[in-house]
Amino acid sequence: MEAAGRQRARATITDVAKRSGTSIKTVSRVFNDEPFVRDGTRERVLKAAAELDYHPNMAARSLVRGRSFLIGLFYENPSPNYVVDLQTGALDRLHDERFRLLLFPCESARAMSGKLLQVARTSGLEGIVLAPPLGDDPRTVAELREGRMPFTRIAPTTALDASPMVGIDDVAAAQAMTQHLLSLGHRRIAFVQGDPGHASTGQRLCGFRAALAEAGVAFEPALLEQGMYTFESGLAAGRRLFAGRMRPSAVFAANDDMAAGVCVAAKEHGLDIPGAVSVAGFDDSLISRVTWPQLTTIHQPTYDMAHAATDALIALIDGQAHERAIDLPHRLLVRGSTGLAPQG
Amino acid sequence: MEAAGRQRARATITDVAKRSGTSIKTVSRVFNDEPFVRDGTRERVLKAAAELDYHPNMAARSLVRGRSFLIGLFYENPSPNYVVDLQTGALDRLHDERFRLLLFPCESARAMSGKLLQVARTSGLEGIVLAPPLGDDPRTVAELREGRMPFTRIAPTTALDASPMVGIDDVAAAQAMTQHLLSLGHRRIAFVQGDPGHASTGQRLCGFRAALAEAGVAFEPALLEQGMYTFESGLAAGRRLFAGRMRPSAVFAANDDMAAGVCVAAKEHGLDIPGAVSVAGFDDSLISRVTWPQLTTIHQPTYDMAHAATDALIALIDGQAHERAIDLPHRLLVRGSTGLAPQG
DNA sequence: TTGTAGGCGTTATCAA
DNA sequence: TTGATAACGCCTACAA
Repeated sequence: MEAAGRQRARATITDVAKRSGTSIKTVSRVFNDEPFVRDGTRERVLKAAAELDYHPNMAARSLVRGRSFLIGLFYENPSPNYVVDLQTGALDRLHDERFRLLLFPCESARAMSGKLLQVARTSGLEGIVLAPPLGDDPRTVAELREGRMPFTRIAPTTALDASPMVGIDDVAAAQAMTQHLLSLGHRRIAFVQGDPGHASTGQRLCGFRAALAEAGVAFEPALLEQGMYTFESGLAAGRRLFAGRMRPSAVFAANDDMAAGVCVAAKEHGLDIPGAVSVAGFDDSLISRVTWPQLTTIHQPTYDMAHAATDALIALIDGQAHERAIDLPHRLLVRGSTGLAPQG
Repeated sequence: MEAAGRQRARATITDVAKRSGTSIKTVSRVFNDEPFVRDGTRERVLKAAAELDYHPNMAARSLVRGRSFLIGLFYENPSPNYVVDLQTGALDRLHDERFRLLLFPCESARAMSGKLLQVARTSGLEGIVLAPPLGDDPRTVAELREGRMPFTRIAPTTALDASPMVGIDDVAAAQAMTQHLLSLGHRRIAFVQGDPGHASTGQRLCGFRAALAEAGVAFEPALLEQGMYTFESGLAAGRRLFAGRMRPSAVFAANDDMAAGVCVAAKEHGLDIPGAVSVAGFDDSLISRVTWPQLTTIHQPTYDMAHAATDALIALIDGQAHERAIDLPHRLLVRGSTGLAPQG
């Protein structure tokens, strides 16, 4: 294929000034919505700019203002649905804003630990949104604080005053789900934990146990399975559970992807849902509507959390007042995958 | 919360020059891996830079080089799984590259038509990757060409020589899937189309019909359903199909999300899969492994396509040689959702 | 209400 | 092998 034709040089502010018979300062005023420009002048400038197809040069603007207008979204998450919600929330907040969003998918919080500030500096970021579990890495948090890099966190559970944060009450949410299962008569309830690297894993287990304790139901270690927040890990956990001697009448998986895996495992064992076994998830991601029956789950406002975290970050960068901690509501969604306990 | 503490000013190339007892040009040489720097000098510069925590200012660099090192990924896609594959492919190609990726999720190709170049200019993009269906909008393509904006396209079907492209043979893939269903004895096969705004919609239908014709099976308009590539639209289409008088023995949905919807509709009607009805999808996205049984589908190398498209774009920007069209292989994945036709 | 001069942090030129 | 100096395009003083 032929080499790319050279683009003709972009018009600069000087070109616009010449063509409109004004000075570059006036053009600058127009493009920055400054006052003190006569309407007629403004129009002439705009006309010239349009004719020249002029667009302000971001690099020059950044350089002179000493700002990059770049913010970074760091995440380490195996679930595409979650990730896209996150991105959309952040992007929507930026819409028609002066900031740009750069994505930083991370292999693991551990691998990133101690390097995040470096990466941010190299990219010239002005601020950072940390999605779980990155917001819980102590080294990352300390580093960003010391480096005076503005950042906000989504659903952190540690060093809560280190930065503005937005989250939901994972403990209460998991507790509510467990209460729902208990209210259906279930007593033998298995719990599939998420990735141990995520703080939500501990929080949700905590809520689960709290509800059991409250109901006077003993916690059964044999019904606690380790997952990784992925569909495959949920499938594996489900297989272990249904093959074990102590078969649960209900399984609460700490996210929807794992719950979907548990559902498949149940089908493999010929277990009807919810007739033979109830399955509950967490997140209300797309996947929860795809299984059959659809999953009873907790609606987690991922989009809103990302939106709010981005909002807080911009306020932080601008030195404006903002809330230190925002708690968003969750919601129990009862759908078809949970039902009365058998012989209950 | 207290206002953000002022960050101490970033070290500049001048600071590093002073501290290392050299000139800014020498520092520049070191940071650009230019030759003709004595090893000792290089080390002194690097040491000073490390002590000062110096990072080159991207804005200044961009300004003087007249380049932004920004490329944009434009997509309009309802499926998070697809989108994340796309992003990951592009991002991975950029890894340790000098380019940055900016995301542009679009409401619709139509809404974007005629504005895309404008957006690209405003953002200072050096090049663009167009994901389907944006690469098939004639106005967008014409505009980018006229504006001499480098771009590559993923799976375009029109103006194939307008830009480098990478795709799969959608027609052949759909044909292969249809042949698979025919070989199982199915004759009453329904087809759920995707969003009419996507060219793949027509391509896949074409492959479907070609296979029918080849097998001497008449195409039945009553078994053609309109979807939108979303789970919900597949669910609705499935409901219509299973409620109609002409119930299909197999349903081929043009993507996995819709196929998953068809599966749910089948379950609602008490239809066993694949005993009573076979369901096939397209994409091999995560969702195809979540349904029960798992979906027979076409593996589409979305990640690789995005990777290759980004690769070609960079070559294009750099004025290097590159392939004009890359065709990636697809693969038929037979899983549990398709089986022998009933009473076949 | 408008314009002039200076500098932001780099890289490129060209001389040393 | 190195370094002084001039851009790059824009914004912020400061004048007019």
